[in-house]
Amino acid sequence: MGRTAQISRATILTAGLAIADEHGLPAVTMQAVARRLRVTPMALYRHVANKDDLLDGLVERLLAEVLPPAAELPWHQRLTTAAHGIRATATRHPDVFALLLSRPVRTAEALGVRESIYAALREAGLEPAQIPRTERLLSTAILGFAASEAAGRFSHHAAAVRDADFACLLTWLRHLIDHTADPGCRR
Amino acid sequence: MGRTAQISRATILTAGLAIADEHGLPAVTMQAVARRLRVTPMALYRHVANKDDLLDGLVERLLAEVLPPAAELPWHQRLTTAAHGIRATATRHPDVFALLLSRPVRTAEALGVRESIYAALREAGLEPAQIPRTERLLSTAILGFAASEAAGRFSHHAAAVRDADFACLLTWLRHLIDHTADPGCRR
DNA sequence: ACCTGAACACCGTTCAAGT
DNA sequence: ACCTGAACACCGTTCAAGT
Repeated sequence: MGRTAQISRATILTAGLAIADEHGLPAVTMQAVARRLRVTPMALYRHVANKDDLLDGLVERLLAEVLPPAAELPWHQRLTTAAHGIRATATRHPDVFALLLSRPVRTAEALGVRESIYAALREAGLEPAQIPRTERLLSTAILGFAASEAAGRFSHHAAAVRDADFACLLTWLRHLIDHTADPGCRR
Repeated sequence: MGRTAQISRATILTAGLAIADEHGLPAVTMQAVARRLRVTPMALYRHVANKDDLLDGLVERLLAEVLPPAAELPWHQRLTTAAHGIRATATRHPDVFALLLSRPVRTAEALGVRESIYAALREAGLEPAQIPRTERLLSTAILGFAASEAAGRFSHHAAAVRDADFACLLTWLRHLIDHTADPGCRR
């Protein structure tokens, strides 16, 4: 009995992510992942339910990469740090990032990111009733930008233009938060 | 010589879109499309270069569905009408809409939509230098929201909440345009 | 417990052949 | 000109078998 396992869920996800980054999502097949691990395709099924489960695991990996920003920073810096982290992850793993938009994720990491945004918006002085909606608007805007850029929808623009666009987006989001927080300002 | 063609690119795309809407994107296989048209899979290759070309065609179909708003409306109504049209298309064809984010499209329809947004922003009084960037911010925000909703990222919220979120997004975008247009306001 | 070999139904795509 | 039949390499997944 070969008691010492040769592969694990972790090594499978690492191999799958590497293949996706190097050769694109279509190249992530059970056979290709197995080949990289020097194992038969059927060996994967002991550690992963099926291919869909493997792809879900890749998305989890991406979310785990986005580290929560340091808690001692002021709220607006925490938000911009998180936004830059998401954008960086998208450019590092463009193919898998596209999956993120089509698969709603419910892992602890994903909920943690959301919770940290809630905390920042609370500090910003938003009414509790406005917080969830504002969080949704912020994250769709950031996710939409990062996904579009990763998919190459802006590839005809120079990197400097895209950087400026992103900075502009963040400024604009900051205005939105301030505007929502300002009690003297009717919406 | 069977001179009268039984199928065409148009009938193939119609069949493919119907399959995607009814059974999801993975169900769109060459064999399934052919079966629906009562034809051999190999017959498709005379009208479509390959499967990738077929998928590109589905995205074109979606863009063609988003009709340009009536030109006599005021600019802000033209923008909100276009936004609602995009959202409606996303909910009608959620699976194919996800493709739109991962495949940059360069058809005449896509360029036409962009041009009409440029025209609206010109009327809104934006400086020419601000127009392309603002257009990019608007469309990523709208596209991001529509894609997230279509993918079910908000499915835990009632439709009324999502409608209100979308209305909120549009108001907010309107603020952004006014703010950018206001010459007395430094950015 | 973990991995393999053989097998199945399905996939995209090609090529030569039919009408 | 348009479609078909036969064929190929590849895919995800199953099951029984090996250690």
